Formats: sequence, structure tokens, C-alpha cells
Amino acid sequence: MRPTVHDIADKAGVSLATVDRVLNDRPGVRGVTRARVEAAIAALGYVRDVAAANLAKGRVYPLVFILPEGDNPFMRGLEAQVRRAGRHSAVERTRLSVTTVPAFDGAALARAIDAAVTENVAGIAAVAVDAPEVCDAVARAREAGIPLVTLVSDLAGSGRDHFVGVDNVAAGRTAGSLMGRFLGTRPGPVAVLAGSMRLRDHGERLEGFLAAMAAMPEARAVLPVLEGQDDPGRAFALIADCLASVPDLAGIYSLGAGNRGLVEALAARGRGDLCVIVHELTAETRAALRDGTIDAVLNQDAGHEVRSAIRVLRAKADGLPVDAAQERIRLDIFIKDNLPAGPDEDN
Amino acid sequence: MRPTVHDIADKAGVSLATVDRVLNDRPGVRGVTRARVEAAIAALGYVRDVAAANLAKGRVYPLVFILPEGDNPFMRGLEAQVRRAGRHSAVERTRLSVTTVPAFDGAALARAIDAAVTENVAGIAAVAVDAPEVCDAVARAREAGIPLVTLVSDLAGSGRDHFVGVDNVAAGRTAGSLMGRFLGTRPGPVAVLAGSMRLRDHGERLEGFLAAMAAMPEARAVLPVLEGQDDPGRAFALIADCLASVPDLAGIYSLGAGNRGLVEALAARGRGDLCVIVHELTAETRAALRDGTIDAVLNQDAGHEVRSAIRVLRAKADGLPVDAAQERIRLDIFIKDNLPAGPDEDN
DNA sequence: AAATTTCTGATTTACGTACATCAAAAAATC
DNA sequence: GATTTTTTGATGTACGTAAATCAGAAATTT
Repeated sequence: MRPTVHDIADKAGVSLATVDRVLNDRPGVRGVTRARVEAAIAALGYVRDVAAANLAKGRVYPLVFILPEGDNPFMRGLEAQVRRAGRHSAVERTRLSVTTVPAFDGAALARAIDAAVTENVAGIAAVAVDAPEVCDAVARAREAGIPLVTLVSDLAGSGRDHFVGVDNVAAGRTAGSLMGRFLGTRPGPVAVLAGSMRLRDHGERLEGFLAAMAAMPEARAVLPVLEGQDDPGRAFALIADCLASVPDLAGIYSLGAGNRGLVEALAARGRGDLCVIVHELTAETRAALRDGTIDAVLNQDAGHEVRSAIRVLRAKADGLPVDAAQERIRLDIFIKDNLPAGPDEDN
Repeated sequence: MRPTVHDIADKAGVSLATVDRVLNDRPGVRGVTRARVEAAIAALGYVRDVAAANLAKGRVYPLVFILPEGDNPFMRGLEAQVRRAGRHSAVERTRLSVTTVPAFDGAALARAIDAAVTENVAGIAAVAVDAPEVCDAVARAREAGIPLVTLVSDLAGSGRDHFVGVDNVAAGRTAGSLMGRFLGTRPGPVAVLAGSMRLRDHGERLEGFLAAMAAMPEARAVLPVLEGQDDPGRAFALIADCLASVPDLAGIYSLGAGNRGLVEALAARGRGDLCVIVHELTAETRAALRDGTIDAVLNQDAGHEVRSAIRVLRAKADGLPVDAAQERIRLDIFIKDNLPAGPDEDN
């Protein structure tokens, strides 16, 4: 049987109340006594029964997820996963809520963080926009003692407690490497479609992609980045224009959202043996992968990310250590052949 | 606040004892009363506080993992993950133990399952060998009411409660598809190195690989399967021999273990632009991927599998539903560029 | 109608921890 | 040595559920 507080009290020859004072850092314990209790704790290998502790505390953990607004399917999938986790999380004494803010808007994000801090939530998970006012808001959350993790897109040099997301430089490198291998010796330049360079994840992916392309045995030109603001309409226009003006185009790497527009532009033109690699598995990209319009999808599992963010925030709130290995978010590579069965994010 | 048993009792106009009888399927409740209580439960949206329930029950869940013996690095990684999970799982009232049995030995596996059943454990996770005596043992576990999941390799037509592992046919298809794309128009046959066709996962991978190769635009011969019994020594001999006798060999797909031998044979020969795809990320395959000896590694994350097996077994033991989407084990594709930082299984 | 069986209620203890109160003991100060 | 302060003990309640006991009510059978 696991040792309990009673066992510690017996072993250390003190009362339950004293053990409690030591365990919960309450005042009124002499140094020698404290040492004796701590020795007993160590000797018995005592670990607090968190379930019982939470029960006794009656504590709940209100966590806030701050996500960008709009019809970005990945973000909506993320939101769905938060709601989904919320349904199952009554059990774990966690209360989840979602706040949406305009995309690419640092000031709005900063306000949302401040609002959460004011509400005195137990933790915040936010898709970061790389802006100074956001950094300041994160610093304020930190001062208030509220754990904050960045989600999907990180924030440089901020005091965030943890980043939940994939290594985006590696993701870009992977895209470049696959693009190079799939194209082989076929000539022609490749195009890159991004959302906005103000998103750190997009910048990092681009960096990795360019590095991998440069490292390939055959030199290949990369056209200037097209910024589609993660909007399907703009993406359609940019890609349609690019397809028309660059007849020998060999490949397209779409590192942001708005892929519905990309797929439509490719369909309109008829597929001319183009190597297409995109990010995030959505209904559109799934269908396009299946019918051969897209060659590979790099994906981050929204469900994993949400669950990881919850675990990390709870651990931070309780002052417990985080298991880095378990919380590392993997980059999934999907090709036609390893596409999982069902719909991915919703269910 | 969440509703409690007391709220149900009030709402239904019955006593706490009756609510308890309904909730825990104890006898001594009239049909009408039971219905009234169930209506109250539904109306209030009551969900049992598992933490409090487990605390009250004082229940622990002894789970057994049955793994093959030997120096198969993937299996040893799996074992390490079980021990690792065991350390962190004191918290969750789970007690994990590992039993090892000779590899490929159905009778030994069956005996181990029977032994676990005799010990009356709360759940069993076993790497299955496809043999009739194993099926019988699984049936006996089922009769005894002990949940059993197959791990990594499934068991056809057995009554196992769940399979924790990747879709191996899809894994084989993915390997074939990547092999085809990476080779492009380069001529030459490909070789397949397996462990044993008595392992269902190996058979399924081969099936998928052959299907994908057949579906490729350029026809390519696949040499007869080499069976290395997951042993590095045999693998070395088989591959060295193959390299010598098939000078125009284009690629190798290793779908089992023993890859240390494969890597050594390739190193001895010097790399002649061969496309090599293997399964399972280990210290050896990681190093070989990094230095270019191997082109891609298909991996199943041992940590995820262990944690999933534990969740599923506990859910089954408690008679709770399993969240299929969360428990789906993904096939990871690793190339040089998305190799995760640290050592993978141990840490 | 009496006897029996089947339900139901009321109450209690327990799980392991948190937290509060009050008294008693020990230590420090004067 | 008396007083104050600090430390410790003893005890109780609470969290939400499980499980047991025993008495009483209701239904069923005789």
C-alpha cells in the first residue's frame, strides 16, 4: 500500500497537523522538526494522492483558450477539440472556455489575455501573434502567477511557460526535403504560399523550407513568397495568377491556411504533374490528398495539442514538473497511403 | 457546481442508499423507483466523480504487459515505457508489471495470459502471436471478465477488447508508396526483409507494401521475402548475400526488427544509392537515418501505445466507453529532417 | 388477515487529504 | 522565574462516493 500522511506522522513521531504544515508549506514548524518530517517523507517515498487532495480542496481549474476568429479550418478544428475535451473533462475538475479574437491582431490578443488575468483563471493557452503588446500581456500574466502556454505559434523571448506545437523549422525542412525528393530531376521553380510573415510559425516554416531546398543536390529556384492572409479567396487569386505566369512551375508549398483556394485554383487549371505539399489536414486537404491534387500534408494533431496544453497548464498550476518527452508534439506526415480513416478533428 | 448523489436523491425523492443501489447496479430496487432515479440522473446530467469513487473504493488496477523477450530494441523500448509509466502512475491507482515470454512462442504467451488470469489482474496487454492456443487463452481471459488488449501485433478473430497499434496494412502501403516515389524512374528490384510471417503485423505490412508497389506507375520487381527472425545476425547475412547477388538492387524495405544487422551490412558494402525504408526508430535506425544510410523510418510511438493501452484497460475495467479517436495510434514517418531531438524511447 | 418477501430509508464508516480551531507544550525573551 | 512567543498536538469537518447495517414500509404470497 502507498504510504499516507498518517504513516509519515507515525514515522516522524509528530502529529498529523505538523505533517500537514510541512507538506503545504504552512508556518509554525521548527527547522529540526521540519527536517525530521521531510526525512520520513523521503524514506517512505510518499507521494501526495492528487485525487484525494483535489477532492478535499474542491478546487476547479478554469482554463482559457484564446484562438483567432475566422473560417480557418485548422483553428475551428482546434476549437472543436477544446469543446470536446471540455465535455470529457468534468471528471478532471477542469473547466474549459474558448475566447476568439481577430486574427493577426496583437492588440486584441493582448486585451484577451489581460481579461483572462483579471478573471483570475488557472491557466491560459493562446495562439500567439508575434507583437510587443502581446509580450507585455504575457509578462503581466506571469506576474499575476497565471501559467500561460503558447499554442501552435510561439512568441519569441516572452516569458511563456511552455510552447505547445510542432517544431516549425523542422516542418519546413521536411516539406523542402520531400519536395526535393518527389520532384527528383524534374526542372522548374517552386512557389510558396504563406498566410502572414507576422506569424512566427509561418516564418519558421519558410526558413526551414528554404534551407532544405538549398541543401538539395539539384539547384531549384524558389519564387518570392505569396502572402494570402490565410484567406481562401486571396489564395485562389495568387495561385491562379502564379500558375498562369509561371508555366514551368514544378511545385507549390503552402505553409499556412486558405488551402481551399489553392485546391480550387489547381482544380480549375487541371493538374499538370505539380508537386503540392500543404499544412494541416482538413476536409479540403484530405479530399485533395485522396484524389491526387495534393502529394503530402504535414499536420499537427489538434486533439493532441489541446490535451497537451491542458496537462501542462494543470501541472504548472499545481507546481508540478512537466514531462517534456510526453508533451512533444509530433509533426505528422500524411500521404495518400497513411491517411487515417475517419474525419480527423471533428468527432 | 456539479450535481452529486445527494442532488439525485433529493430530485428523485429517494434516499442516498437507493441512489447508490441504482448507480452501482445493486439489487433491491423496484423498477419504477429505478426509473425515477435514472430520470433524475439524466435530468441533472450527473456524472460520477471518478476520483472520489476510486478513493472510496480504495481500488487499485494491477495491469500486466506481456512482451517478447530478447534484444529487439523496439520491444525493450516498449518495456522501458511501461516502467516509466509505472513510476508516474502511482497517482492514478494503477500498478503495472511486465512479463516477458520467448518471442514467436504461442504456447508460452498463452501460459503467461493464463497466469495473469489466475492472479486476477485488472487488465492484460499482450504483443500477440497469431496462434490458436493464444486465441484460446484470450477467450479464457474474456470469460473471466478480464479485459485484454493486443499490443503492436493483433490477433485475428479473437475476442480481444481492443487493438493498440498502427494500421499495419497502411504502414506497408506507405512504405511502398514512399519507396516508389523516392526511386522515381531508377530501375532495379527491391528486397523485403521481415522477421517472421507468423507475426500478423509483419504479414500485414508486406501485404500493403506489395499492393502499393503494384499500383506504382513504373513496374518494379519485388524479390522473395527474406525472413530474418528479427535477429541482427541473420539479417546481416541475408542482406549481405542479397547485396552481393543482386547488383542492380534499388531498394530495401525492412518491415521487422534486427535492423542493426541491416545497417551493418549496408555499411560494409558502402552505400550505392539504395533507397532504404525501415520500421521503428531506435538508436541504430536513428543514427542511420541521420547519416543517410536509411531514407525513411516508419515508427509507432511506444510511449503513446503504452499510455493508450493503460487508458483503454482502465476504461474497460470500469465499464466505461473508449474514445476511439483519441486511442488511434498514428504511423509516424521520419526522414532526416523531422527527426525529433532527444533519444526517443528511453528517458 | 397473517406471514413472508421484497424494497426503501436513515445512518454510519471509510478513503486520503486540506484546513481550521483550541489547547498544551516548548522555547525564547525579559 | 515569570511572561511572551513560537511550535506542536489533538480533534473535527469537509470533499464525493462506496459499502454496510438495520429498521421500517410496501408489496407479495399464503
